[in-house]
Amino acid sequence: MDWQNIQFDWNRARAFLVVASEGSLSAAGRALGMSQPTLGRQISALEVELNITLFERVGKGLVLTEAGQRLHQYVVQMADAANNFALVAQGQSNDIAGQVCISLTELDAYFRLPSCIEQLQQQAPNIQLEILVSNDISDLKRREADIAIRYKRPTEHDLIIKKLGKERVHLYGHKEYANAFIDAPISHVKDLKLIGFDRTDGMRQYLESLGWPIDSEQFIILCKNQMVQIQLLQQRVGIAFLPEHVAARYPDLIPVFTEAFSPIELESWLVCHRELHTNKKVRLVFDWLAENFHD
Amino acid sequence: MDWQNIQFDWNRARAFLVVASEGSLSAAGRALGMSQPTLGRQISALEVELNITLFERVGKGLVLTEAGQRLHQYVVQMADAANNFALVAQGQSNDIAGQVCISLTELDAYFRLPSCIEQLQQQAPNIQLEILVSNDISDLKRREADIAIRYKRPTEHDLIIKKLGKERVHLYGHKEYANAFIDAPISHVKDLKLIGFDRTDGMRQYLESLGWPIDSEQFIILCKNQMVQIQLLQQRVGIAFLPEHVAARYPDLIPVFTEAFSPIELESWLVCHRELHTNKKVRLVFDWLAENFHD
DNA sequence: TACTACCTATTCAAATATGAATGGTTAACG
DNA sequence: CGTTAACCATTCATATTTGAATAGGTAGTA
Repeated sequence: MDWQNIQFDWNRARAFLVVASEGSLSAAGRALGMSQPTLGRQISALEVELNITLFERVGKGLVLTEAGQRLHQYVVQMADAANNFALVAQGQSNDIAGQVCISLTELDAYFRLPSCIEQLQQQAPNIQLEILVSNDISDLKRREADIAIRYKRPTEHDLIIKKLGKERVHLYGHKEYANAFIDAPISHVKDLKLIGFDRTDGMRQYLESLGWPIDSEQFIILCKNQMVQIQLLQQRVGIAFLPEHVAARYPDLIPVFTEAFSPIELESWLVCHRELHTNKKVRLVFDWLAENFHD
Repeated sequence: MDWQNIQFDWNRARAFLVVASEGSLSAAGRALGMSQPTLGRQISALEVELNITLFERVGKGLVLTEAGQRLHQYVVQMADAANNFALVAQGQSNDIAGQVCISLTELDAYFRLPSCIEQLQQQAPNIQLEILVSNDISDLKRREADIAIRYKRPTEHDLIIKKLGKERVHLYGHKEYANAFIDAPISHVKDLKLIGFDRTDGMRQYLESLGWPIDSEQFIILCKNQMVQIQLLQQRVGIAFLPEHVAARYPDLIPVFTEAFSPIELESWLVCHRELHTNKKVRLVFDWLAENFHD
């Protein structure tokens, strides 16, 4: 490596960047937490060092010369790298350490989290992640979890809420069982075998609210564990609700009543206690989930 | 733009880079023209600022920690940008100004230089380029040119010489004229109409040295101007030598005697006076040609 | 073991960079 | 035209950064 070309004062490059972007020494000073004379001197020093006039001093503010414009892109690149440096450094920081507990649904914990968790490990190797599989919003209130991913928008005021995405939930069954129901009319609903969550299942209520002729005896199996539900579906036992992204992973599962039933649209929410959000490590995981928790 | 993340001391990032690369504070100090204590303090300060241990102090030298390794790539990116910044700045510098005269062959001046000259204008807008079309090596000695591109390796000692590339020269003619000669045997040479450079043409000498039965009356046209030669070829007047890269631009020109005659291999050389090479602007153009003067 | 050739950390005086204060300039506006 | 609210350059005391010198550690080698 040739160190000749990087021996100039990098802080002056930073000054150049910010002054160019802000348009004045004073504004740059405010943006950077330094004084206007300091920025002015750094710019002057850089101009002397390079023997290039970087800025035209016009009445109010400074404006890039042609040479300055040509050079600007490179300090932008430097700043991009510096920005990433700082971001990653934050994660590596020794005081970003300890446990962070995320509460999420069984399906998210199984299908979505694992694939992107390595990235977080890289970003913040000192954080120990605890995964709490639960649908219960009260996890946060009871401080059993620091962060939760939920599919109902929480109404509490002391929570920080960020919308993550949308997903569609539909009825699925194994193709060998569900073939007859693919485009079936509503009247055929009564022949269905259903897999539900529990006795007070929202599934039944929802279907009844649509005016579907459901008989509670059609629920041949109740099981809160959705992975088990999926296994039952695979065994051609009946049909159940599944998010599209999950069903897509099982080629043998097909949607039913595609004509009569339109998928339920759910929004996913990232939730966190307001005070916890001032906690560095929680904040980092929160921001990281907001950024990276997709399919 | 969020300036929060670039407020750290960029010079410390530079120190981090060089120490990581050199493996010790002392070596980094030498590489960077700073003292070992300074580098040591900058590294320490960065470690405190980020709250990350970047280096493990082992007996002889420093070695990156895991966190340091993760961060290293970003300072490398910063340094790349800084390097480009300095390079371009050198070109923009006010004292890189004035004329630089390049002597090159007609074909290079016509086919190769124009396409890449805009880039040089960007790199060093204050340099005024003079293009001298000539084959004469003595241009440099007479100081008529600062830099020359030649196809014979100069032997003088006071010249700086850098090999640029290779090219192949072959005999070409218009396809409607040269059709019969494509794979013709040597015996057919006597039927050729040739376009040569001048009476003392190396072309004839070269062909004769190969044992080809050339009659000087076959040279129906002599012309030193190669662009005119090309026009004559296009008019189906005869055949002439051309570099492959030039012939490739004229779809109607085809090589002849492809069996009997193997292309002449020429090496191209970038040449410059030794003393001129200490001149900033000449050095810049020289280096730039060495880098960018290809097809 | 002693020698050499590296390295790092610390000290302290000197060099450099910094910010608050100030004065002067420019542009926009009633 | 005068006012206002920006801006830049300069000054000067202060704070920080720097390098030479030095002390002390480590690894390889005869």
